[in-house]
Parts: sequence; C-alpha cells; structure tokens
Amino acid sequence: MKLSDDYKKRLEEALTHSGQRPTRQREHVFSVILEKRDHPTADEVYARARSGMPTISLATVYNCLDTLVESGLVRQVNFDREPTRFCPNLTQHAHFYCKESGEVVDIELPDALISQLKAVLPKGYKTQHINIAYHGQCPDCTDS
Amino acid sequence: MKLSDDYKKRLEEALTHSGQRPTRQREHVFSVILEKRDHPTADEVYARARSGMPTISLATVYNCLDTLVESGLVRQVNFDREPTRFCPNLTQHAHFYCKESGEVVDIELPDALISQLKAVLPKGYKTQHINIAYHGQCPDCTDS
DNA sequence: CAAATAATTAGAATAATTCTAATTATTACT
DNA sequence: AGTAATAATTAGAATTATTCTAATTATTTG
Repeated sequence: MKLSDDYKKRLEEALTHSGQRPTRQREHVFSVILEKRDHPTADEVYARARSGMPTISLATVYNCLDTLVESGLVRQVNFDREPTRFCPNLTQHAHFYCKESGEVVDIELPDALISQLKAVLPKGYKTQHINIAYHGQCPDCTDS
Repeated sequence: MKLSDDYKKRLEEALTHSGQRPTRQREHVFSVILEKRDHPTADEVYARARSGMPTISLATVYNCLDTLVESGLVRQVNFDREPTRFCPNLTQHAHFYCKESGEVVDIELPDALISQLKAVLPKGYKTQHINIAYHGQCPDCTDS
C-alpha cells in the first residue's frame, strides 16, 4: 500500500523537524505499520515490508522503527520478556494482552483517569509517559 | 542474611502448595530479594546471591526466580527493552522508572483507581493483572 | 554537479534468557 | 534408616532479539 498524502506529509515534517531524512525505506516501514494495526514485532514488520520492497534489510527495519519512535510517529509496546511491538496509535491509550491468543488490543483511556494516575505520584516525581498493560483473556478466549 | 521464620514458612507453604521443593538455593535467592528491595535484575540477584553462597549458578538463579514468580512470592517487573527486574512487594502497586538515574520506585495504588481501570475495559475482557509503569524523573533528578 | 553527510545493507557481535545433559539433593516408601 | 524415584542444580552450549561495524549507496548542500 502507498502512504496517503496526509501521512506522507506528517512523516516528512516529523523527520525533517528532528534533522532526519525522509527515505523510501522509512516511508515504506511507516506505511506497513499504518496498514495493519495489530501491534507487529520488528520481525513481522520486516516480513511485511519485504513484500513491496524485497531488498529491505532487517537492520534497516530496526533503524526505521527507531527513527519513527524517536520522531514521535510510532510507539513501542512491550510485554514481559516478549519482543517489542509497534503501534501507530498516538492517543493516550493502554494495551490489553490476551494470554490465550496473544492478541493485543488498544484500550482508550479517559483523561480523568490519567489525571488520577498522575495524582497518586508522591511530590517531586515528574512523568511524561505512563505505560499500562492489562493481562487477561479477550472475549474470544473466555469460555463461558 | 538469613530468612526470618515468618518468610521461611511462607516460602515453604507456597512451594509445597505448587508441588515444588524448598531448597537451600530457593531460600537464599528469596532472602536476597527480600533484603534489598531495589528491583534487581537476574544478574544483580546472581551477584548478591554468590556472596553467602559462592557455588550458586546463574541458571539456578534464573530457575529460582521463575519458581518464586510462579508460586506468587515475587513479581516480575519489565521496562521497555531492559532486563527483567524482580520485586517482592505483593501489594497492588505501580512502578516509577527514573530515566536519569534508572532508579525504580514502588507507587502504591488505591483500590478505587484499580476498579476504575478495570471499568474502562470493553465488555467481555477479563483481566488478572494490570501492569503500570510511570516513566519520568524522580525528585533527586529534577533540576529545579 | 561535486563534496559532505546521512542512511542502508549484510553480517558479525552482544546481552539476556533458555535449554541440555550430567550430577546432586530431596522426598517417599519400605 | 536405606534405597528407589523424582526433582533441582550445575556448567556450558544454544537461542533470540537487538545492536554494532564497516562498506556501499542515497540524499542534501554549496
């Protein structure tokens, strides 16, 4: 899939803003992440990126992902001892990890909840990001 | 340090309850984790365990930690792409990770907040554990 | 269009963790 | 208590995700 003009512009702005160059590979990796938002690992991104750009290397995929994360277009998502996953949802949200299927789902969080989470921090602690991961079973995996 | 009778009993109960044996190594690793509650990595636990039990192996430390986690006496704590850390605080709490010093601090969470977090899950999702990690600067590292 | 700089590439290197097979310890049974 | 059965420990090899290196290629700047 090709990147829409909107996202293309967004990518170019974010990159040049942080002194980095918009390249074919970065654009392609970004489009892969936007196309199927199922929180793929770097390996999965690599596999998907190769159909459409067969010469791209794994190192480049890692580099591109790092760049996208640094420039704020993509988020890293980590679960205990598992490979890092990537997510283009920039809203304030948590992740639900299904222990049965391994599926990862975004959970939108109301601002009020975030404020409350920040409010429980003792005096003097400053936070820029709160990572929230639910572990359990998704509706498909609960036998009822 | 030696394990107190209270913790020793707790350990033995938890282990035999899950069909596992209380061994010198498991007891020792547990005491290391209880002694300095600064969220050590497996490597750090290994280093500390060796003073007091010089013959213990890294594999055993990993095995013991796994066993302690399985039997519910110790919790795993993960931060993005960093080695797993271990924590004997079993209360419902979050972790604050200081980006400057690398220090990890427990943040106690009121029950009401946990309930609210569970309440935002869409219908059908069941959760047993919510992982919450604050990223920021601790009071010692905020230049003001 | 040439020089400078940055990005990509393949493959080697690393770091954390897990696996393997042999040895040792613990438990259960008489 | 003594022995068979079972589980845990150990050292070192293997694995996995990720990062590094040095050479090549692309992009930007003057």
